[in-house]
Amino acid sequence: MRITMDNDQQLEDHMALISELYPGVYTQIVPPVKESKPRRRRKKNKGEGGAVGPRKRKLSEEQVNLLEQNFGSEHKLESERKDRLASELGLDPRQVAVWFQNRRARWKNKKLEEEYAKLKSMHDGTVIEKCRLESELLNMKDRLIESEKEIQRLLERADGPAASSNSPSSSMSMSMDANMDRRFPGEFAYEDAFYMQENVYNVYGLDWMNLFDSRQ
Amino acid sequence: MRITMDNDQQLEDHMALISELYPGVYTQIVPPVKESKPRRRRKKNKGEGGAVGPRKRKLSEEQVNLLEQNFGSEHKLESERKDRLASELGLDPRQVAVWFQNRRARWKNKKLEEEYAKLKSMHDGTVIEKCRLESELLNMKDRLIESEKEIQRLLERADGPAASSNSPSSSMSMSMDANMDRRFPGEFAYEDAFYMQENVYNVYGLDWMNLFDSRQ
DNA sequence: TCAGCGTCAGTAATGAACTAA
DNA sequence: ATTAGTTCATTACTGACGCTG
Repeated sequence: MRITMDNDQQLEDHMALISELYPGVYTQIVPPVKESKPRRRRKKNKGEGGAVGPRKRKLSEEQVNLLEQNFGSEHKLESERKDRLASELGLDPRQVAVWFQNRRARWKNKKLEEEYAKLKSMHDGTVIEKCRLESELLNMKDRLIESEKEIQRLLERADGPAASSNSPSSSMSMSMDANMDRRFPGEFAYEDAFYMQENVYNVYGLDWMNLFDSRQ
Repeated sequence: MRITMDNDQQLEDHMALISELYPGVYTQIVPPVKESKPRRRRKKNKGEGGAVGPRKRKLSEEQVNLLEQNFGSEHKLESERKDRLASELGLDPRQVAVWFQNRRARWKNKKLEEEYAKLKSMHDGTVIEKCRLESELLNMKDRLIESEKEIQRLLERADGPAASSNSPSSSMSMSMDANMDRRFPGEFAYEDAFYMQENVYNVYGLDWMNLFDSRQ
């Protein structure tokens, strides 16, 4: 039995008592990477907030720079550094903490992508190697069969003189039927090449996953 | 002043309290996994938010259910469906759109993780296969060498009677020096086993990446 | 046990740049 | 060019855990 709540949407109001100390710290119009480009107009407002004053929005470029720099030297954030940074940037310590938190999350995802790409190329390499080995092995097997046949011939030829087999290595000669499933004898038989197809993505590219097709 | 805000539901009230007291009401998307025991209070929203009115986090369970259901059948959202959903859920169409956007992003990340795990286990399998092939190949090579030696022995023994080699398969016998880099003759020599170590993560586990060590 | 702090995963919402119609 | 709809990157917040004193 749920606890009522159905129509929840907890409200907020009556919360306006607390601080409002940061009038215009945010919102530096930063034409960061690109300029020119027509400023896009957004529909603003949206029903809710009504008297929405100082929403969140955008740390300035230098703020981000400093934060980024700090993040680079250490992903963790001890409260000392946090407070120092906060006052240095004119931000709430809370914001600094949040920033680091989000940054870590972002970093993790990025790392994951990198790892994926790395693994993928490694895998591709391994698969190719494996194919090479397979065909080489086939080749070896054929050669071994030929060799064994040759031995048979020689033994038969030398039939009269000595019918007994006393060669030291003869003990290992015929145990190979088990793994002797040689297929056709063509050199470099790549019938296993389908391995290369298992999961063809672009790999090194930008969209090495077709992340927007399958549902669920 | 406030701009519209009509149709929405935000006029909820006193619900904020409930939401705090019964945090488990929402988010059944990820069933807690663990028994939550101690209920702890947190320091409440604090500053910054000041005049921020629209603090209406969390959609209700059924809202999420319906959204999720819709997302399951189709990740894209045409404005028709959007509007329908919006009114059905008592939400702003904008919110529905946002929800879908965020959902797509989340889905993408999840997919990436899945793909990584899949690829990883495939890779592990392939590496093992490759090792097997390598040792088998080594084994083959040794056998082949033995076999060739045997042939030599036989030929030498049959030295007196016929010194010429006329067997049909002799043409292929000695071209193997090239790829005959046999290492020590031990059976199943796994000196290549280091391949298994290339990138040892937990694979199927939860933390198959040590995502929180290296900086940068 | 309990309160406080830091961390994380999951969410909601915003803003910017891009893409078609 | 205007407009609506999208992705991407960000900012912020919530609830749950783990650790520590």
